[in-house]
Amino acid sequence: MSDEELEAKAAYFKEQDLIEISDDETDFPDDGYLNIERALADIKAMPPPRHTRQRKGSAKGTVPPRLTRQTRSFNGSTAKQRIAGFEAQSAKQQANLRPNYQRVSRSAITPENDVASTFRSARPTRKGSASSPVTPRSRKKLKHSTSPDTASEARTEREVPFYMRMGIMPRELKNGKDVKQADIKVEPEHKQLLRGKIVYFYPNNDLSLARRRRIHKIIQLGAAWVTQWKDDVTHVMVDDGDYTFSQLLKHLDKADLPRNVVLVKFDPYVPQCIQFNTLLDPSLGRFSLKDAPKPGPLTKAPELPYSPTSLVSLQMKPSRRQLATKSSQKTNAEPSKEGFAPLLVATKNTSSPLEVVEDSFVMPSPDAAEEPAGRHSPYNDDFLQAVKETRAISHLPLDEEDSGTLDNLTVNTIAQDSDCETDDEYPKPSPKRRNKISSNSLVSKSATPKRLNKSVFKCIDPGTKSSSLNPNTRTIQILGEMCKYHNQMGDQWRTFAYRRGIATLRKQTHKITTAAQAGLLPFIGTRLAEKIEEIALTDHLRQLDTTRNDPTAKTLRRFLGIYGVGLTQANKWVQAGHRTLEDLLEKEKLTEGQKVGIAHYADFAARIPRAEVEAHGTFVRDVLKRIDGAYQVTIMGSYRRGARDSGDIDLIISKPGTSLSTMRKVVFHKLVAQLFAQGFLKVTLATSHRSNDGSKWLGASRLPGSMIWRRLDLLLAPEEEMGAALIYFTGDEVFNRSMRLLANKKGMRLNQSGLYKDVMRRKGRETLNKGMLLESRDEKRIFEILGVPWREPSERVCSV
DNA sequence: TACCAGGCTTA
DNA sequence: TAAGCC
DNA sequence: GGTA
Ligand SMILES: O=c1ccn([C@H]2C[C@H](O)[C@@H](COP(=O)(O)OP(=O)(O)OP(=O)(O)O)O2)c(=O)[nH]1
Ligand SMILES: [Mg+2]
Repeated sequence: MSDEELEAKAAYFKEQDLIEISDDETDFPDDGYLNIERALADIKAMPPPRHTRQRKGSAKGTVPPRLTRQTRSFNGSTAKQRIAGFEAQSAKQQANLRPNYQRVSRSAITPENDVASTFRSARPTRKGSASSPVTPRSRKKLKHSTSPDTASEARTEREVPFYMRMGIMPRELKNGKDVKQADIKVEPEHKQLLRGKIVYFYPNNDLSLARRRRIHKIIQLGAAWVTQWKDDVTHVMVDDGDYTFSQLLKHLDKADLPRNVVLVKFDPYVPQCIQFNTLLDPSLGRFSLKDAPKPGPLTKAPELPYSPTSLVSLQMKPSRRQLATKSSQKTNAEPSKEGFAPLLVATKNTSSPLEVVEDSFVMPSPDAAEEPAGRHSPYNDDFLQAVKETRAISHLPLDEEDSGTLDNLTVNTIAQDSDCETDDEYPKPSPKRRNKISSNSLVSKSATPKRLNKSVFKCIDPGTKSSSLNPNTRTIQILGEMCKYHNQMGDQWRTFAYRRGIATLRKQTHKITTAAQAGLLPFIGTRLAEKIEEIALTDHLRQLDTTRNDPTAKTLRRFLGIYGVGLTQANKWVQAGHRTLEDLLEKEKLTEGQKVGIAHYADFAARIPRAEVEAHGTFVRDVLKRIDGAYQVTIMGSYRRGARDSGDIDLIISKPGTSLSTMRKVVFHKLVAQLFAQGFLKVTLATSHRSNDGSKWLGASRLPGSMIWRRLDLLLAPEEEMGAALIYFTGDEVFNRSMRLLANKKGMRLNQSGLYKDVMRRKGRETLNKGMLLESRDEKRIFEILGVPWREPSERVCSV
């Protein structure tokens, strides 16, 4: 690429910075609705005959767990990965509002759940001027007492919709033609975040598709759109980009904006409101225009004095908070990377069963996903396109025919990734021997069509270049940060996608500089491709820069660090104005776990040196042996992967030839009691109280002489399930998910107790049939059956 | 438009 | 059942 | 966010 071209591109990005309003829209939250994943956790319960418990909103039954997600918003960060989706967030609250019996219709652009209200009502006026103290409860009643969707719909039909009464109709989305009649689907009342609002857009037209969409969106949310200034305008929404307050005033020919008018950038304001299902405080910095003196009050707002300064303070909230913040334990457990363990890694590596089972899976040559031509002529789109097509045709289907549908990533993550991570927890990767056994024969029929696509397995080859040599290091690094950010945001799937994209980028041997080039790679779509190009050219990603300066981030992160606090709760608290742990103690009702989490915030956030992890393990082991010498205690988790420090202590406890229930008695009762008596155990955070099948104990422990409480996890594993338990408890999390996905694709199911076959899943979702046990005792065999080359624990570090 | 792991405890 | 956690 |  010539310098000129580079410059041009760079200039382009700069320009975009200013102008961009256009199709950043791809991000708009209404473009994706997620389904709750594990909404119904207990799969064990007998699978009901039919529709009783589908998890997706396929039909009747449960609430359609569908809600918006969004691209950017707060930042936050915790040591642990929180994959639990934010998706669930809203669906929940609605459950409280009313049981689910609404029908599930599906709209491409509107949230299905009437989630908003709880949030919405919970937040408004809190502070000083409690003008209209509508309690959440009362408001809830007010709004929902009668109203299934149908009610509001019916009414809408009878009456002229608000947006038509008070505003004008935007053009049709599609071709920009005038809309004839109310064909905009307005949300049910209870979901109308912008209900009754009158919005003025700037720029003041609906010419651009992007803006048109926004206008439609606010109408759907219950607002009306006007193009003529009126005194009853409540909101002015500005395109993102660098429109300034003064420009706006000039446009309006006004000296100032009425104090009661809310001025925000549509994005991120509206998307975030949707995300959190509530009207956010528009005065927050990220919603304001560059030179705006102050934003307006929210909604009907209490009469706060409206000087710019007061707004500022409103945003900062009481100073009290700041003080408190200071005193609060900071404890930013900078999670040190799981680092090189002093190769205590006992992996005695057995290695070597030379039974080199030659099998069809072992695809010799990596044929390396060589990036096609890429750099040859970066600008020849036709060429690139051709390459892509060629690939699509030849490379992929190769010999497959079905390919058993194993996807590259899975195999990659599981089988290969190691190289990049290996150094992470394991000093010296021992030369391992890979061998495997074809598993197909084990799974009956359909599920796994005989042979899996070889091309898929070629990716198994760990031949990837060392990460340091990768020419895309910078890109990977930045995307990695984005990935981390999304993960913290609880955006599970985006995180997933980033990981995949990054993984393929890692394998490239040449630098990827253009979007076209990047787009050819598997798991890199347009959006990632654009980001890659931007990074390559500017060495920065605007989105990340933006995202990083979010002031709310710290608080959110602080709250997320509390054991027992997830995104839903953290967001509520942040939004309620809490800033410190003390705030929470004073003002919020906490669960038992959360209380402990706050009381020992610093303790739990601190990393645990490997030696101490070992000491905890030893302590438990000693006490247990005294009870019954046949018990075995194995330290798992990051420790087993060789980490130099850990976030907690994970122990598997087992006794050969002993049933779970017996072990439970001994361990959960005798052992735990004794450990408590000795002052080693400090608290129980979670354990099975219900008789049947509990195998975990979660709590905290403290070594004699130490003051620091540590998170301790005990897992009981019957001897016959040790293999599966080892895999599970060794992790890491990403590795586990990959393994399980792989199993799934092969018609099997992998969990902490075994690998099963012939699993029936209902319409590609919930497990209907638990399947038949294939293997559970032998860790290695499980790998083999799955066709995954053995990986030492230290090689299972997959997180980015 | 569905899928992206699977399962358990708490409230 | 939602939320959180492993 | 990407893929089927
Ligand atoms: O969502 C999860 C979380 C954890 N695990 C498994 C893998 C993990 O290795 C093990 C122990 O969990 P823990 O949270 O202790 O993670 P870790 O790998 O031990 O890391 P850390 O050092 O933070 O404890 O449980 C999962 O399968 N899924
Ligand atoms: Mg651990």
